[in-house]
Parts: sequence; C-alpha cells; structure tokens
Amino acid sequence: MISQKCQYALRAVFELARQAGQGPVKIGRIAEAQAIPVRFLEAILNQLKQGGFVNSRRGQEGGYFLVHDAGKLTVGQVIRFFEGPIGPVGCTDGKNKPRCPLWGSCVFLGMWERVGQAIAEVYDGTTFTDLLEQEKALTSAGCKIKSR
Amino acid sequence: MISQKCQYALRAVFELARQAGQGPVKIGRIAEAQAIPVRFLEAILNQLKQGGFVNSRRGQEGGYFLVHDAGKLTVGQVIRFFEGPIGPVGCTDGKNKPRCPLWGSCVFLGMWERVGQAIAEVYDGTTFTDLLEQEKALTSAGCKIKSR
DNA sequence: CGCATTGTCTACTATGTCAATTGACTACGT
DNA sequence: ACGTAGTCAATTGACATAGTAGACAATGCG
Repeated sequence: MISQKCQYALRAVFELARQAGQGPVKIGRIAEAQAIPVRFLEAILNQLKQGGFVNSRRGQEGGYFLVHDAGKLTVGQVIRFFEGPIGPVGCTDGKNKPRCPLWGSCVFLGMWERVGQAIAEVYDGTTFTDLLEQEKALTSAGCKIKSR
Repeated sequence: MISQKCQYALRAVFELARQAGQGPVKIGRIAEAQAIPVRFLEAILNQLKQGGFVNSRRGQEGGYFLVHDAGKLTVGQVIRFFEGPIGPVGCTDGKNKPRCPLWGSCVFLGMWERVGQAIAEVYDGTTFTDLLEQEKALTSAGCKIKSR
C-alpha cells in the first residue's frame, strides 16, 4: 500500500511538472491545486528537496521547482524514496534485511518476487510527462470535471 | 504490503494443503512446521474458518482441514479475505469507499489500476497446488535447506 | 534600513493498526 | 469424568502515520 504521504508527494511533484518553466511555485498554490494540508506538504517538500528531486527559492517571489526534467523522472523513483524497496513483502530484498525463519524453503518467495517485478515495471515505466499527457486526455474528452 | 497475519494465514493454508487426506491437523503441528506463534495462529484459523476456507474437529483426534480442494483455492482468495481489495491505494474501488477530493481528475488513477490488475493476476493465478509443486522443485534440486 | 513574504527547522501529539498475549470457556472421544 | 483440543473476547505494547505548532532564516521591495 502506498502511504498518504507518498501520494501527496507524487501529486506535489506532478503539480510542479505542470507548472514548470513559469518560475518557482508557491507552497500554497501546490497545496490548493492538489488538496494537500499546507503544513504537512511543507515537510514533504522538504524531504523531496533532500532527496534531490526539487529545489527552492526563498523570499518574495520564492517557491519550489523541479531539479530534473519531468520526462526523466519516473513515479518509481519517488515511491522508492518514500517507501523503500517496492514489493508486497519485506523478505524479498534478499541481502540485507531480517530474514524470516523459513528462508530458502519458503514456497511463496517466487510469487512475491513476480508480483514485485510486475509492480516495479509499471512504476518505473511511468514518467511525469506521461502523466501530463494523461491529464490532457482527461480534460479533453467530456470528463467528470465538467459534467458535475 | 501484505501483513504478517495474512502471510501466516497463507502458510497455514499451505500446510493444510500439504497434509490433506491424512485427517485433521493439530494447531500445534501447523505452528511448528510454519514457524507461527501458536496462540496467534489460533485466531487466524478461527478467521479462516469463518471465511469458509477451513473446518475443524474437536476432541482427542481433532484439528483443522481444508474445506475445498487445494487446486481450486487461490492465493488471491485468501489475501482478499484478510486484506480487502487488492491494489496499491484505497481509491481504486470506485463505488463504495471514501472518494478522494480529486475524484475524476486524478491523473494517477489509471496507473494505480494497472498495478492492481497486475498484482491480482499473479495472486489469482496461483493455486495452492501450484505451491505444492513449487515445493517439490525446491527440495529436489540441491537447495539451501541441505547445503546450509 | 525595515518590513512583509516565503521557505526552513525541530519538536510534538493525536490516531490507528498490527502483532501478539491472556484467561476463561466449550466440545469431543475414550 | 477426564484430558485433549478448539473457541471466544478483551487487552496490551510497539510502532508508523497523519497532521500540528511555533520559532527561525533568507529574500526582495520601498
């Protein structure tokens, strides 16, 4: 399961991608556009900054902006940064982590690995540019935003 | 993420599948074979019983056993029973649940759905008979159980 | 300079879920 | 009737998550 925090992070990055090239985006604008509690978003953007995803400018015309091109940035990178290794269980990492007492004889391992790989394929194959196109498709066809 | 409890449940069902046809299996045997805390397993088997997956017999020669054939029972069924709908986020259910404020305009929705579908495909395509075969493959080839 | 605007940092606190434990109870077979 | 084994409800402790609060630092404009 993707945590709320991580979903907020993805939405924030998406918003920055959408407004790229128009100078820094204020934290309040992001919060409003993506329905994120402002003060919480603050902490999230901070983490994103330390992770090298975004950068910021202070002062009057300050705000946040993406460091890299939206086309180079995948959803998978952001998720891994917030949630750690992708996968349905903790024991598929192999090397480092707390091995369960059944290591080597666990019949489920193969299945967990296949699932993890399937998930990663989708996440790593989705860039934020892809999402921007997705949005265009949403707003052009008579979608729910207008009809409601 | 699959909870520990759900993993225990899967292992318990697997153990029952392995010992099918030999009469009821005692709770202690399952716990030992699959490294599950006995008293916790108790609660799990209880849930499994209420879900119609297993049944039990009391008394001297009592124990648990599968209700249905292991070949008809998929991992997906058990997981859904313990974890609810499969998927990386809560908002893909559509109909019933707490809609997020971005409903209809969320660009991530498509991605979440593709991930959920990929996961479900694996889980629903894996029966406990498949896992039994998996075990055979594990123990035949010079595997880690023997070599360590 | 001095002030408002905006980001930065640290700490705190509810809330909830998960994993596991406990103890008392009930049925079955011999 | 006795022991074995399953049944049930309630509680606990640990931990992560979601969100809050307040003081602080940099920037730019008049």
